[in-house]
Amino acid sequence: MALDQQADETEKSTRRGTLQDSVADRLRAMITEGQLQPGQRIPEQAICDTLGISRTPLREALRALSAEGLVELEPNKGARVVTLSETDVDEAFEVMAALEALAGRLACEQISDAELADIRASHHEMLAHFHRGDLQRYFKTNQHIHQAILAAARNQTLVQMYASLSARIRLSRYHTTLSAAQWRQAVDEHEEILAALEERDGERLTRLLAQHLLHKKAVVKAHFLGKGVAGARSGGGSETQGA
Amino acid sequence: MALDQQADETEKSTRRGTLQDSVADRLRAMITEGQLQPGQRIPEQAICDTLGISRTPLREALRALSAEGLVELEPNKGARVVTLSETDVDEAFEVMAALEALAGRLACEQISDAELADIRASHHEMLAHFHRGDLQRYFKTNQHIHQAILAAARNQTLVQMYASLSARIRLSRYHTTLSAAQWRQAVDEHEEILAALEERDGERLTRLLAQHLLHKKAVVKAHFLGKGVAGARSGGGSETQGA
DNA sequence: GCCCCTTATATTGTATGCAATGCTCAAGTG
DNA sequence: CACTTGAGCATTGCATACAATATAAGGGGC
Repeated sequence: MALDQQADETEKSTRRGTLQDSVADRLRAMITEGQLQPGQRIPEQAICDTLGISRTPLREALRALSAEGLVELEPNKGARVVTLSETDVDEAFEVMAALEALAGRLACEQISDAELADIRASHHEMLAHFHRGDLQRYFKTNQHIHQAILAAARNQTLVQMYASLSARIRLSRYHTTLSAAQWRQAVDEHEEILAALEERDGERLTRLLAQHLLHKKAVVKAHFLGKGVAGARSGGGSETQGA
Repeated sequence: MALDQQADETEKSTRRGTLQDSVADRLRAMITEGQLQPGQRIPEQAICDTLGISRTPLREALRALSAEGLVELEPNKGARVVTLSETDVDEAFEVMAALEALAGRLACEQISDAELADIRASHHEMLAHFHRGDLQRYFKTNQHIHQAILAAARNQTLVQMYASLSARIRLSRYHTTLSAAQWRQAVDEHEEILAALEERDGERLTRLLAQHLLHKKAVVKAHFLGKGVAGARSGGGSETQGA
């Protein structure tokens, strides 16, 4: 069963060659998609059987994911998907806000007309999704815009750090609800963001992006608490997520 | 053969047990201390023989270091210590400045009197080292102060990110020269930083820390270019700060 | 009946062996 | 003489085997 799953990700999996990387990608996907839930243990042998590989590459992949902050590796107890505490989410958002603010400032200095045009286009696309109420596509386009701003900052290190944090947040799978008011506000903020970017007003954009992310944090946290996340750090809770 | 260096770090190396971690620590040290120079290849077998271990834990350690950005892992060519381009250093410093600025703002909101007292004490200690011309201790105390500010921000994620970048920078081994004027300026800046912190003036501290780090960048880069690093990635960007 | 200790099992950590890929160098051909 | 091409060697990638540790269960003592 499920031995021929490399069909869909042929690019990433086979091109890179190194198996461990493809396994890492695979696990990343499984985690962010929710196939592996936060707090869940990752028994090596079981995963190996599933993927049809040996333990060696899996273990190396796990170590990489650990460094990325997606899994926790306890010495003789094995790996488990990281469970984000409320504090963790707060922290991550605070840092992300700072990073995105920096990105905004740099982008204002460096962005090309072509890039700006692309962002403008994406913005209107996003508006369309908003008016149609297509949440999923909205999120996707939204993410594209933010990525574009990051890219325009011409700082690979920044992009990398942001991506890492973003992935960590994403594993809480927040992309679900969004009240009409919240959505509306997010769109308004994006309107301002675009304006600031077009005027190359770095200071204003910095402020807007930081604020935008703080609002996003509020939304995520609300959803988060509603779902009942393992509260504090220790938390004994095996969270039988029946759903 | 310098095999007994674990004297000072006995805790981390042996207590944790898991060998891979101790190997990772070991390699980290070897890299930051300059025993393994940037660009140098890391042949697995040789290192294994040196450390008296097998390839498996070494490989897992290498994968971890790769995720931290200290080594580069090319598919069938093995590992080598990362060589920072001028661009890389610029990027890292830009991000670090943003992170430290954030830390300053948060620290102003959260720092305890005890922590502030510690920083104040360290500050004067640092001044003493400055007046004695003890560069090494100066750097160490300096670093302690910045760490303390980071810690006072109450954001583990932030600390972690900063540490990662800091390690990456450190591998260029910049702790060497520092002109009298540069040193004097750094001390002056620290004086202001402490003042802002004592007044819990987050906005000012943010500005000061960002500026402080930009100056540090200038120093590092100067030393860097003097030593002849692997050429820049892209064309030379216009210099931002002259000091 | 409850608790502690012992033992058995499962899982992780480490070592070794084999296969595959890249590199070096030398020989042959234009 | 320069260039290509092939074989041999070295190194990495993956799989398997063994050792150590944690977890769980069962029996004995109190």
